[in-house]
Amino acid sequence: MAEVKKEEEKSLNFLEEIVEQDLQSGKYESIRTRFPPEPNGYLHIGHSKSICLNFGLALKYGGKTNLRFDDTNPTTEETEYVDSIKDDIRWLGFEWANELYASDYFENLYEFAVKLIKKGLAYVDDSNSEEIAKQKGTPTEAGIRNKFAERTVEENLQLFSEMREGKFKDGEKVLRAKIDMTSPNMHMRDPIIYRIKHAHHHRTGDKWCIYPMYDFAHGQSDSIENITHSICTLEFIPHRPLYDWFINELEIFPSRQYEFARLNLNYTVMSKRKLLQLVNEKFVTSWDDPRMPTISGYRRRGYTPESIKNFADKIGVQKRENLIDLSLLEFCIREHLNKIAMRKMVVFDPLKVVITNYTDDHELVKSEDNPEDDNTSHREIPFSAELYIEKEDFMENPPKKFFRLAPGQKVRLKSAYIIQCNEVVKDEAGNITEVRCTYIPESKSGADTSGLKVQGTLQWVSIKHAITAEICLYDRLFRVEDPSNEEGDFKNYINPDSLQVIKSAFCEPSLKNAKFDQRYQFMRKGYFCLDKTSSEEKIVFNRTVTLKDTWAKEQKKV
RNA sequence: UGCCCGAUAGUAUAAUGGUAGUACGACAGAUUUUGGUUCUGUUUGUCGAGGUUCGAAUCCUCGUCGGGCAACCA
Repeated sequence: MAEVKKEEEKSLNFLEEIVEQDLQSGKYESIRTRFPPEPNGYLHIGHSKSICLNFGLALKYGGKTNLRFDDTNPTTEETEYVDSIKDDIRWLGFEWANELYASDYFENLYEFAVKLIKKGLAYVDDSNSEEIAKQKGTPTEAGIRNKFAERTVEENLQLFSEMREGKFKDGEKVLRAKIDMTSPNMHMRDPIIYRIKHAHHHRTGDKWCIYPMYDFAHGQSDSIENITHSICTLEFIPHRPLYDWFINELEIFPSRQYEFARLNLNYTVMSKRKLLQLVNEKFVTSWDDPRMPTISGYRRRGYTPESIKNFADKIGVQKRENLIDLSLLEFCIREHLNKIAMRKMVVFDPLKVVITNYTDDHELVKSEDNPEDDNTSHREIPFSAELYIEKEDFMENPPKKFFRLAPGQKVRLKSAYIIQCNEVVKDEAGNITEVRCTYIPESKSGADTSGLKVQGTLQWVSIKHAITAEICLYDRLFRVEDPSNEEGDFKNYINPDSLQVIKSAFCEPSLKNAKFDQRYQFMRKGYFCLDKTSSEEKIVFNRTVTLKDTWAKEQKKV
C-alpha cells in the first residue's frame, strides 16, 4: 500500500504524460520510440539523457525502441562511430528492438521524392547555394521563388532521375520542396530535400550520388518504422511544421515529434563539433580520454552505468534551457561507488614513519573491504616498523582542529594501532625526512583495551610490502562554468591542471590483484579504477571522483 | 524588425484553480577506526504590472528577460 502511494506521488514528466494520454485515449495500443544518432562522433553524457528517455519510455510503457543511425551525410560519417555508439548504448544497459539506418530507406525516400514531384510539390533547382540563400530572404523579409520552380512535372521527373544517375556534378542541382517562400518559418521556404554528393557512403558505398537532407529523411524514417513518439531536442521545434507537412503530403504513418531541452553540464562543453576539436587538436588524448564528457570517457574514468542512469533520472525532462551542476553528477557516482567500492590504502606523497618500539618483523592486520556492506569480506594487510603515511597528514606546527599526526599528538593507523609522534628528523636543508613514533600495543584494532580516544585515523602502507602504481588525477576540463558562452574560443578556457599524474604511488599489496571491472576507494582519497592501459608491469589507476572533503573546505575559509 | 520556444530557491525539478514541495549545493550539529558514509536541523523561490476568481505559480492581457530560426549539417 505504502509502495503504491509512493508510486503515485512520483510525478510524470511531460513526455510521460503525453504517452499516458495517448495510451488511455486508445490513440495507440503500444508505443514505439527511436534513438537516432548520427555516426559522426562519439556519444556524450547529453546523449545519455536522450537514450534514457527514449529507451526508458518504451520500457516503462511496454513499447519498443529502435536504434536508427541518421546516416544521410556520407562525408562526415564513419563505421568507427557506429561501433562506438552501439558499444556505449549496450554498456548503459539498453537493448534496441532493431538496428536500422536511414540509409536502409534511400530507395523509399527516392520514391517519396518522386511522389512529391508528381504532386507538383517538388522541383529541381539549378541555382547555386549563394543564390538559394539570397532568394530565401531573411526572417523579416519574405523570400522570392525563382524561375526553376515553374518547371513541369515531366521535366522535374527527368532531371531528378538524371541527378540519381550521376549526370551532374556536386552542387549543380538540388531538389526542393515547393511550399511557401513567404512563410515566417524559414524552414518552410522551399527547403532543399536532395543534394548531389559524389561521396562514398559507409554502408551504401557508391550506389548513390544523391542524398536526402535531414528534413526529408528523419520524419519519413520515423514513419516507415511506425514510431509513435519521435523525441528530439529543442532546436528542431521550427522543423516540426515541415516534419508534419511531409508526412501529410506523402500520406504515410503520422509519427509525431516532441521536443525537450538538451542537457548542459557546467565546466564542460557538449557538442560533438567541439569535442572533435579537443581530440583533433590534442587537448585530450582521445574520445575516451577520462576528462571527456563522452560516455566512453566516463566509462574509462570509472563511472558506472547505474550512476549515469540515475543522474538522467534526477535531472528530469523539460523544455527550458538548463545548466546542470557537475556536483549532481558527482553525487550520483559517489552514491553508487560508496556502496560497491573495495576499500584500499594508498599513499600518494610519502612520509616515512618509524615505529621505534615495534620489534616484530611484521604482522598481518585485518581490514574490512567495505564497511557499507553488512556481510563485508576482509583482507589482511602487512604492518611493520617502517611505514609511509601521506605527507600532508603530518604537520610540525599544526593549527587547531588538525586531527592528524604532529609532535606529541596521537592518531590511529587504520585497522592497526594508535601511534604517537616523538621526534622529527630533518635533513641539512631543514626538510622533514622521517618522523619517529611509538605505538601503543594495547590499541590494536578490534582488540583495543587502551581506552584511548583519538580524533584522526590515517591510511598507511608498510614500506617493504608496498607495491607501486601510477595514478592519474583528473579535474574538470574547463576553468569556467560555461565555456561556450565566454568570449572568444572556448579552448582558451581549458583548465591547464585537468590531469595530474603521480608516477609512483605506494599501495597496499592486495592491489597487485586489482581487476578491471572492480571499483576501489583509496581511503580518504577518492574512488579509483584500473585504466585500460594498465598491465602487470605497470599498474595505472584513474581517479573517478574525489571523496567529499570538508577539511579542505574548512582550510579554504582561512 | 518577423516567427517560434521558455521563465518556480544558487542549480535542477514538482505542485494540472485550493497548505509552494523534493533533490543536489551551502551552512550548523550528532555519530564515526575514512575530516568518507549515515542522521538531524537551517537557509534561500513563483520575472514584472494589470485582470478573471471566494481563492492564481497555474487562466487572460500587456510588458521584461533568456534561447532558437536565414547550412547543398544533423
